[in-house]
Amino acid sequence: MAAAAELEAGGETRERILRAALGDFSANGFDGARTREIAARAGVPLGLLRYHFGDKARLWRAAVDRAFLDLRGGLEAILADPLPADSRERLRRLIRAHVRFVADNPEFVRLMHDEGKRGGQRMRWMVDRHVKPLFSALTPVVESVQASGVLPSRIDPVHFIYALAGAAGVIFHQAEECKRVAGIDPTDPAAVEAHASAVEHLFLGPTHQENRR
Amino acid sequence: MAAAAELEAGGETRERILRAALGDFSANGFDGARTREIAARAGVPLGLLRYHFGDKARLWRAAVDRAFLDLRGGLEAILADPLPADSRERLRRLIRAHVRFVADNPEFVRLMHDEGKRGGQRMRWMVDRHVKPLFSALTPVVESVQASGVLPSRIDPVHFIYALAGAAGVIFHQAEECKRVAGIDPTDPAAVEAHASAVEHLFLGPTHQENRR
DNA sequence: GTCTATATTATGATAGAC
DNA sequence: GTCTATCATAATATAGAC
Repeated sequence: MAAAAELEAGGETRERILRAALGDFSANGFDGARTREIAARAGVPLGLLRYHFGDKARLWRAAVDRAFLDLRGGLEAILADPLPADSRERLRRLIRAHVRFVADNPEFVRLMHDEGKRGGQRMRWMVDRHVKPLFSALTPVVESVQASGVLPSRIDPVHFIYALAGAAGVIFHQAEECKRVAGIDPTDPAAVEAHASAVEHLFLGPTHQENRR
Repeated sequence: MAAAAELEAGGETRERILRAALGDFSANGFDGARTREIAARAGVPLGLLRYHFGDKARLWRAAVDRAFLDLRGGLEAILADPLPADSRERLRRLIRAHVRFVADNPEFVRLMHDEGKRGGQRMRWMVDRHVKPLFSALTPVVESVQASGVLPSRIDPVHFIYALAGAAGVIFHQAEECKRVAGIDPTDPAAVEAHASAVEHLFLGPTHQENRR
């Protein structure tokens, strides 16, 4: 049991550094993040980063591992859930769960956006290790909803999934901008639910007693 | 007439620097972008950047001005177009035009994403100068489609607009990632149209002879 | 395991010749 | 307007004491 938790090895200090790194990397990107700032946030001296993680790139990878661990925890429960026959309901739950996750973890979206636009080594590592498995798990869910006729089969699941990821995440990724542009805080719980409802409606159409209550 | 074109003043060299800056800032963010790299891309010595733009921040603002100038050129023509009574068709054209624009100008989306997540001075400048006017122009379009019943009035236009911006842009913003994850190049003309159709369908529902041809 | 001090690099800014 | 050479700074990486 102990050996499996490789992310947790090293205990408290390591974990604090990881949290600080996740915050700084997502806020400022890989280049913008400063190892000194990460050390300061974690309340440890700079030298400890090297001891625990080697160099900046390794620290980044460890932070990404942690972020995806958080994501998969929530989504896999839903994907594993049988929910026989009603693939639409399964996708509906995935959408709401995902909106809530990105609202609570905007760092996750920022990390992905920062690296996903680059063609470099870090992106490839992240995609092969984390994004591809996620994508492979999600595609059949979309396809089964298409097969049921709720979504048109003309739409390649790739377009659906990227449209969904964008629709769900950008408002939280851009939370600071949104506050200034529209005067609302998208991370406010009521706004999160409103956004989840909007995305759900847009991607799956009106549900139950939803229209004009 | 000449005085109005402040972006163009300075001629050829200035323009080349601006193009190079747009590419580097959008690819690497403000911090990640190197003035040396920008100068090299533009084929000019580093010193000229200072002569033409003063410092890095001013160069960034000039590049953002150029990006939004490109965007507004396309959108304003549609927004100004009368298209009496059929607000849905107007929004439909806006959506397609926007998808095509972000496909052709992924740098634009990247610039916005890089700064929109930050609370700093650059974001506020960009929002006040460029994003707010755009948002103000777009909101009534969405509202009129809601009034026509095509979109439910329960959805605050803010959520609709951010969902739309995300759904349209992320696949192009993350083009490199998409290639590796899904094996398709989203900037391929066929993929652009496919994505435009997907987004249009999701946000406005099935159109004309669209269902199961 | 923890922390301090230093080496090396490369970055933005700048001075000044042409 | 264009270009070269250089400064001052701040960053990562690292050596090594405790």
